[in-house]
Amino acid sequence: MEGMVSLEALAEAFKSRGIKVTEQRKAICRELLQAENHPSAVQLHARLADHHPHISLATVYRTMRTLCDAGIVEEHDFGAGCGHYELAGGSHHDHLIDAESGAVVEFCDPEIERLQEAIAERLGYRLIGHRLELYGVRIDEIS
Amino acid sequence: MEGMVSLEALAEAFKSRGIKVTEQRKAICRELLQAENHPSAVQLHARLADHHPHISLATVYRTMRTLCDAGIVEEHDFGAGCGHYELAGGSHHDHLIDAESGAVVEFCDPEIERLQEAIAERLGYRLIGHRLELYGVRIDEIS
DNA sequence: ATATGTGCAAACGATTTGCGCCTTT
DNA sequence: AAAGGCGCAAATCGTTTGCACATAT
Repeated sequence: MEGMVSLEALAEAFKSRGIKVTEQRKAICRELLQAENHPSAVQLHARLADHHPHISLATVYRTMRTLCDAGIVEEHDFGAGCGHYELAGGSHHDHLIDAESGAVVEFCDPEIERLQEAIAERLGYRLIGHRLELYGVRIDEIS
Repeated sequence: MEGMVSLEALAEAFKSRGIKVTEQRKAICRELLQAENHPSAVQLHARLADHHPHISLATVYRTMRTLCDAGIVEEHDFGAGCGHYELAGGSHHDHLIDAESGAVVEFCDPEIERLQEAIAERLGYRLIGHRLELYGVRIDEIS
């Protein structure tokens, strides 16, 4: 269901936008591709450390910035004080954050999307973006 | 329609929670009461400078933290890199941010609130909070 | 060859904190 | 008098940037 599942596809996206395909960028993308969650720059840098101890944190930040600008990566905040990244190109979705574990669940609800546009219009605006985060606690099925 | 419109009411809220009523806190609250928007700590500190040049930025930050913890103030992010504050106690609402001017419009839509709870429940969570921000551009009525 | 990217360390902006003094309770 | 708050400067944290060298095109 995701748009870019391979390094090759990403490399193509890079070239088509004049972004050089370097070793560090490939390594960072590999990490993003296999990430189960939405890592921060620091987390990314730490995970990279195993196989690529020479990649600097500055490069991770610069790459995230470059790829966000190119629309290849999306940045989220989650109120954790630092940015969290994920490969874009997947289908649009919002996030529900488990208030206890910090786990992030993705979801998409067409009705809520429609409502948002309606609300913006009612206020005299054309919607160009939005941020929706739900914070919740698991309903213990066995309690 | 707001819950706390007077300094006196705020002072009472302070006392009931064991928060001392100091000059600086009163000055900060006065500023929040008459603010038309959601000021950041730095903005608040700047506005305070006229009549209270001795109030330090650290005190503004400490006060915001204390009052947020006490539920008297709410903090918002808006992706501007720094926190923005407003007195709580008013009715719940979300924000639409004018992407061009940065102006913030408050709104509340019961239907969207209901939908959020339904979505959380569907995912196995009980909703304890949320953040909804719409970003839009004004629809020029004369275009 | 040229433009771009990278590592390092220093710079940054927002926010927090240690400490000695001051004010509310 | 005791507890808590304040101002100041220094510290911290996430992120950015200047510079000299390295690499992709």
